[in-house]
Amino acid sequence: MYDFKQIEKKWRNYWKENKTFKAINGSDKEPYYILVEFPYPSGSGLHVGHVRSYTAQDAIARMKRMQGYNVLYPMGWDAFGAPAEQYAIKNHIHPKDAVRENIKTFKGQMETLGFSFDWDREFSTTDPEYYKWTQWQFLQFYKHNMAYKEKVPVNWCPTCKSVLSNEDAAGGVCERCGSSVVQKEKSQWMLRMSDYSEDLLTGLDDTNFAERVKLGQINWIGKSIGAEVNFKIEGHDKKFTVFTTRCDTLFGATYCVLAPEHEYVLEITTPEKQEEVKEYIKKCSTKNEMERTELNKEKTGVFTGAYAINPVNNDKIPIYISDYVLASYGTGAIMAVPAHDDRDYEFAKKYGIPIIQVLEEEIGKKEANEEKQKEIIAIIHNPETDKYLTIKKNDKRTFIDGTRKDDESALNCALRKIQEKTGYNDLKLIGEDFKINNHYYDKDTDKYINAETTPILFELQSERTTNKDLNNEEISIKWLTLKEIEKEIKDELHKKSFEYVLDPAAMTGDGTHINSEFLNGKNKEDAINTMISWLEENNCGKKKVNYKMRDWIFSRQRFWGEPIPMIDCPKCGWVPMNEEDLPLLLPDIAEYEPTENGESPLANITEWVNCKCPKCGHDAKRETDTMPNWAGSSWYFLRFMDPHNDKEFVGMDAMKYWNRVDWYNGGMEHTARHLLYARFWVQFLYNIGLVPKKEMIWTRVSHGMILGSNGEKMSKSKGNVVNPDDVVNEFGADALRIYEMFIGDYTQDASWSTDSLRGCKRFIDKIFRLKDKVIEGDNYTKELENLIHKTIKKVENDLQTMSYNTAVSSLMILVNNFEEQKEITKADYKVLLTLLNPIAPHFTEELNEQLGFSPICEGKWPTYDEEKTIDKTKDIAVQVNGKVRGTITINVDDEEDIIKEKAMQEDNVKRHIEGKDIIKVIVIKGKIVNIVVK
RNA sequence: GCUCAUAUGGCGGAAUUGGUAGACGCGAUAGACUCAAAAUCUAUUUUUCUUACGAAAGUCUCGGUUCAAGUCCGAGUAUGAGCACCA
Repeated sequence: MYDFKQIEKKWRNYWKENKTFKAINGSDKEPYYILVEFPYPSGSGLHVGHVRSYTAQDAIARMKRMQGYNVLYPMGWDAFGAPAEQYAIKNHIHPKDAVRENIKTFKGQMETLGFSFDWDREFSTTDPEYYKWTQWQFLQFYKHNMAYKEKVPVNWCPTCKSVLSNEDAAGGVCERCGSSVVQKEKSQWMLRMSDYSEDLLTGLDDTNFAERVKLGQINWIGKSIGAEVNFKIEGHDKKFTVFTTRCDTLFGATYCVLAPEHEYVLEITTPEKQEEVKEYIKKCSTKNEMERTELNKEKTGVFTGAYAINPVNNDKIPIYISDYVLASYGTGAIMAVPAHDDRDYEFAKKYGIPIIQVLEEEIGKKEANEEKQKEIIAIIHNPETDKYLTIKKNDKRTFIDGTRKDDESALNCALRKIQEKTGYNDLKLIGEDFKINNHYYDKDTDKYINAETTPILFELQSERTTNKDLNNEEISIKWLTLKEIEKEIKDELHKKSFEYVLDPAAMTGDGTHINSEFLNGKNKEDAINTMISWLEENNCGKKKVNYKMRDWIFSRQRFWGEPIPMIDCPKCGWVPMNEEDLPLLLPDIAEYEPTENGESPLANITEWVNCKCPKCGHDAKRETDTMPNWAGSSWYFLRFMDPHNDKEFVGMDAMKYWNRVDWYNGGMEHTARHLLYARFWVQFLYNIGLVPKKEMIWTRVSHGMILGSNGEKMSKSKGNVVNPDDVVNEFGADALRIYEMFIGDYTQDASWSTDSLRGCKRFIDKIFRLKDKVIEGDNYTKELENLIHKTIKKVENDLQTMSYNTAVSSLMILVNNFEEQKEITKADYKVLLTLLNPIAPHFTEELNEQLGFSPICEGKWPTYDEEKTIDKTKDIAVQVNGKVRGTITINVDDEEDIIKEKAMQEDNVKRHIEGKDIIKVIVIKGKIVNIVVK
């Protein structure tokens, strides 16, 4: 019927020859910048996942152009990185040659898919003309004291002799050789990203990122507001400081913990404990991160023999060391409040450290004149039957409860009450749990009660009882299973108590303070503020904000990255290269091996390493570390605005013209880190006056993955990889594009289905066949006019809201309606082709040309008339008591009375209301009628 | 463990502010065309009952709000992703 390969090739060439998609800096048209993440050109070629997001953004770009915007839709290559380096080492070629080949493949694939990139702006991060400016920007970081060198632990594979990224060392195992990864200290270049924590947080307000993207950023930054508290050490002059978000629980602190790496550890450890502590530290340092987390399923630690003084009550509390405290967060030391922190609770239980409750959960409503009482709730478990004892109280089922007499302990009260009610006396105490603060009204005494209630759990040892009649009406004992208790115990206090004793855990929620002197009676928030003021007044602490986000480790011990333009001079120390000497090129050799000691392969290339100090001229050595992959991608979107500038990294005029990236799309896996690095980079450039805005990216959305047909991630080993070239070959680029837009919700993962793809191909065939029905005519066919206007509106809206799948489906509906007609006009047909063009650009252009029109890509987007999208008549449902009993046809301007009348006349409706009282009739204009009868 | 997301026919998925659940596509079944197949066209396709008109149930489970709930509220379950002792 038609040769899609010929057609696609023809239009590909047309766009290329005419430079149809060239974006012009400074044009009068309104600028619109659409961006997709530039790919890493791997050896395996383009993935069908790339096709999804590139097509989606391409559709928007093409529509926006027709709507009169000057659209910038660029493409480039993020081509530094480990895989190319590995490949090159193995095959003794220069990575740039491997990369050049891969780029060629990728670009060819992109062209056959018909993406409307402005190829005149193409560049690779590995181009010296580009990485010159990445290096230049590093020097700006350095000059503004934002880059520094520091020793940090890195993942080290002893077999590959190479430093690994966290991703490559996932699970504590080297991804390449499978040997286990160890930690090694190395001096690394760092960027002071943590200085920007707050700015990166507040900057989100100036963006239009999707909520989940913002959330990813917020979580990564990990802001927490708390306090630092200073603890004196008994018998030492020194103090140590802890960070806590819960300084309100200070009265409940029963021990402190220092990280094994904390600087005071050995100093404060008592002589008899030295050996034990040293051994523990050694054990921790040899563990790699994986082992450490694995072992941490159970907490370990040792007592140092030293004691800290709790500043609020001068209590002596033991100091432990444990690797559950991280040296790298906060101050590397904590105060432990086992009653109100899960980790501390676990540790205290294991080592028998006291647990002091300082916060009570509240139940019920507080009243003004309350009488204070102490009460208990006794829960008895029968291990024989695995049931729990309940009694009847005011016609409801509860556990045994009771009020403590003066000086009576909770335990004695519970035993007394059990004896009174049931006569059981062979009981084993399992445990008391945290007290609950209960407010209620007592009918018998006409008083409001505030009861501090202690839940206690017993185990029944034998059925021995002094009570003869356990089943009498009054108490009505029942043993219930867990499930029955869930259903039958309604009282909140009893429910809570049961939860507490069943699964003893730290109480981490809000409540009322007890055992806390000046905090007693206050809630969490109030108490935190009071405590902070107290700490500040008494000079033993202060308010403090902490962030999880650390500084950016900017060094990589690799060959294939941007060389860091720094020189180590024996006289002057670290000296930056002169800017006019940039770029610092990578050496042009194809033979290099990683070094024995984990330095970059560059370290072996002496003629490259040796140089003169730019400051004093003395013999010096270059930095051999290179930059991380994230560096080049942190500013590439700016370079696209002015890609060939050899005077500046980007001209200010260009940035001011394009303003910002209007719409940035990428994978979910990059939404946290890449975006954070890029925003940090831009904010820094803004602060030194090099970019015009603090946030240069406006909207960021993330697409879902394309999974294999078995619902799993595509991978060679699983054999479920779909190669886009094969698909294009068999079905054509247009079919693939339509299919990937139709596959489902764009932000959601979707599984590949070749059957569904065939359906999309069939859709194209249908449109070709429609051409036989086309007759001359500049107006829409009367019967179709309404639907056409609606469809224009729908497609336009859907593309703007990323509802690509429903955009396609509405066009399918339009085609189905066209098919029902004997003939359609050229105008009808042309609007269909235009609306589908952004998604399937090749064949729509071809058919359009066959009608004798000028190219769609140079034309205008159709407009719709709001008036004409509104239906004159409408079928609406009539419900009786909420169930649909029939439909009626109404005119849109029908009054309520008329609609009501029509509804009542409907046959099936009549049947359902016959002989019944009509209570009311609800008429929602244009939507539904509901008749309520009795 | 924590955080987030998701849950709708045989399948992928639709469903504006709560207002006819299952659009559109796939698959399946039957029929037309054909020597035959493919392609195409027509019809049916949530389940159950009914010859039919129609009725009952139905959007993970339980409970609630409402004339009306896939949609809102509360409690849970399952799956997936990310973080992983962040004090």
